[in-house]
Amino acid sequence: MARTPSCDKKSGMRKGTWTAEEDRKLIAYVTRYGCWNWRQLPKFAGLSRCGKSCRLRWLNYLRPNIKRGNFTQEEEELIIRMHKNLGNRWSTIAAELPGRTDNEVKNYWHTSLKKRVEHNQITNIEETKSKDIESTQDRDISFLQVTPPASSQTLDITGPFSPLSSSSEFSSTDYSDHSTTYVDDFGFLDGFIDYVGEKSWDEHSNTPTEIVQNNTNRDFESFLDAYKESTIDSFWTQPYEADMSHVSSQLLAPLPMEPEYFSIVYDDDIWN
DNA sequence: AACTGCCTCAACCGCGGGCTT
DNA sequence: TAAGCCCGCGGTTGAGGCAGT
Repeated sequence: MARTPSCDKKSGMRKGTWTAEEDRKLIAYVTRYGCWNWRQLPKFAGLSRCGKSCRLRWLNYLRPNIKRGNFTQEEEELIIRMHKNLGNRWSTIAAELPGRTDNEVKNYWHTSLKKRVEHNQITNIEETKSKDIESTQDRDISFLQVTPPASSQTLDITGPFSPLSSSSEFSSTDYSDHSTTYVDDFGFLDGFIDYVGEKSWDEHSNTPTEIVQNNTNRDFESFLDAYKESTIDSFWTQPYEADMSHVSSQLLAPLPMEPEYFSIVYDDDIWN
């Protein structure tokens, strides 16, 4: 499934499957500093990857609130409906599916939904043909029959702008189920917490150090919730402190610029 | 057990658009 | 206006999984 790790000899950049160690580094850096510049990020995060690769890995796999696992029927219907109206605009479609990435939606379309839709279309054409034949045969009495609704499709292919099925209606679908699996295979997060743990955080501000230590459950969601709560008003708006002595040099390289010259992108949606 | 072929999906690639200089 | 940089998007690839023979 994953590609064999390889290395671009020209640039010295690693390619292929990401290792747990690389994931840890990327998570640690992005949660701490945000993605202020994907191109520069790998250099400071200690990663031998191109910025594009880091961005992709973060957005499609490591970012909080990624919803993994099977697509629900509602999600499937929404994808089909939106694809019918928008075509291959995967990022737009994915935007209507909380926790889903464009890559995931695209893959799911190509591997599953596309075939199903094509099969449905063929079935519908055949059904229409057979109905035409029947109606031709019964033409002499057709004027006496009540015409049933034309739609015999299983799936409701209503436009997204239809008042009956606006995208906002789907947005209001209850995705707050906390049993949702966000990121499976996150066993390494414990390692991540240990890794960035006690001495990695600023002890003078209300930072994740205390949260991690107090968080006995150590699950990703509660970590992020606590993290958000404690950092939303302080950390992300707080000027970067030059004292990096408590931070593992392996984990974070000193930032090359003054804090006012880089802006941390804080996407509130990530936490909701 | 060994082989084959299809399926899945993480990751790569190239392009276009927006922004800055 | 042109050039360069960066980001985001959509198309494509290919290794590993898995079912069938």
